Amino acid sequence: MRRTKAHAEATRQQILHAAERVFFEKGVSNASMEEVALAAGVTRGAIYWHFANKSDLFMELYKSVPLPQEDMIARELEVEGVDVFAVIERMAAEWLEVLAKDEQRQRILSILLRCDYGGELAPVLAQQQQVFDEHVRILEKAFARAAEMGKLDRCWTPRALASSFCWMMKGLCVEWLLFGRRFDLAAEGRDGLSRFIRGLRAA
Amino acid sequence: MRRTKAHAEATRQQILHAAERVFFEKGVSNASMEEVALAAGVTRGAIYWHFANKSDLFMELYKSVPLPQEDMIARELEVEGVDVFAVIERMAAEWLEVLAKDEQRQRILSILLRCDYGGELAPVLAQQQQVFDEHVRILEKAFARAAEMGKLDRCWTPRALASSFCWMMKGLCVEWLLFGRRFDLAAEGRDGLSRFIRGLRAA
DNA sequence: GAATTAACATACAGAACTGTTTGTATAACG
DNA sequence: CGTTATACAAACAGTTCTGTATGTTAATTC
Repeated sequence: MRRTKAHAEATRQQILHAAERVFFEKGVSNASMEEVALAAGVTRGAIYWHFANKSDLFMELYKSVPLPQEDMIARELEVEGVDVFAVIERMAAEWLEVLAKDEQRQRILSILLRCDYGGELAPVLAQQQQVFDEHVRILEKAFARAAEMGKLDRCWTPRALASSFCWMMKGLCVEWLLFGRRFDLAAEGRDGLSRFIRGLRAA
Repeated sequence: MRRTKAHAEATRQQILHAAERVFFEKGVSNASMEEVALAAGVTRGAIYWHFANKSDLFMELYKSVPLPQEDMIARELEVEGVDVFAVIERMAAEWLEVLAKDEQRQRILSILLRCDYGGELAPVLAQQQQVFDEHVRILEKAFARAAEMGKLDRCWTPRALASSFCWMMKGLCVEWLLFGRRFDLAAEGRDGLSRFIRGLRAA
C-alpha cells in the first residue's frame, strides 16, 4: 500500500534504527536483512526499496552519525590567552559524558570498531583514519602553542603528546565499548585524563 | 588416502595457519570453511575431521596464541629495590617490539579485536577481560610500591595510573592494528611511553 | 476521476554455506 | 598378512540468505 512521502521517510529511519541495533547485537556480517526487516517491523522488500544492499545500508547508517565538530574545537583552542590544557580536558570530558549517555553513538562506534573494511567499506575506514589524524593535528597545534608559551613540560614534544593523548582516549573508549562497559566511563575517564593533564604543565 | 600421525598433525597446523590468514583478511564471520580449506590446500572434509565447526576452529586458533607471561612480569616487578618505572617501560617497549615483528600475533590480535563474541565465543571475550584486569592489577601493585617509597608523583593514584597506562597501551595497539599500521609502532610507542613515564616520577 | 507511479509486501530463483554421509587408500596393529 | 581404524576427499541434503520480479494499494498527477 502506497504511503505518503513523509511516511516513507519515517520507515526509512525505522530501518536505519533497526539496522543499528541488529548490527550492534550480531555484527554486520552476521546480521541478515530479514532480521533487520523484522526489527524494523517491515519486510525485506521495504529495505531493498530504500537501500541497494547491506553495504549501502551500512554506508547510510554511517553517514547518519553526527561527527564531532572539529572546527568548533579548533576555534576554541585558538583563542588568545586561553588555558589550552583546561580546554582540552573539558572537551575530552564532555565527549566522554556524551558517549556515556548516548546509546546510539555507543552502538554505532562499536559497529565501526568491529566491522571489517575489506572491499566496499574501505572508504569508511579511510574516513575514520582522516578524522583521527585531524584530531591529532588539532591537538598538536594547541600543544605547540602551549609549548611556545613555556607552559608545556619539557619532556613532551607537541607531536608525541598529541599522539599519546589520542591513544589514551581511544584505548579508554575501546576498552569501554568493546569489553563490556565494566566501569564508569565519564567518571574514571575524566579522573585519568585530569591526572594525566596535570602532569603536562611545566613545573 | 590415510596419512601418518605426524602428517595429520601437520595438516592440522596448515589448517590453523590458513584460518588465521583468512580470518584476518575477511573477518571471522565472513570467512567460509571452503575458503579456509582452499588456503590450506585441503578440502572441507579435512577441516571437519580436525575441528567440529567454525567456532571450534576459532577457539583452537585462540588457544594456540602464546599469551604474555604475567607471572614473569609480576615476579620481576616484586624484586626489592628495583626501579619500577624502568622495568615497566622496558617491558612495554619489549611487548611493542615483539608485536611489531610477529605478524602472526598481529593477525590474531586483529581477529580477536574485530570478531563478535555473541553466543559460543563469549568465553573468549571473558578470558580477554580477565587478562586485561590481571595486567591492570599487576601494574597497580607495582605503582603502589613505588608510591609507598615516595617515588610516584602525588597527582597519581596507583589505581588510576594503572588503568590509564593500560588504556594508552591498548589505544596504541588498536590504532596500529585496526587502522592500517600507519606509523612505527615500536619507535613511536616507545617514545610516547617513555615521555609518559618520565612524568610519573616524583619531582 | 482515470492513469500513473510511489511504497511497499509477497513470491520466486538461485547462490552460498553448513554439516553429514559415504567412499577410499593406507598406516597401524596383531 | 589380513584386518581395522584413520585421515582425509567427494558427494549429498538441507538450510539460509540474497536479489529480483511481480503483485497490490493508495497517493499523486493531469
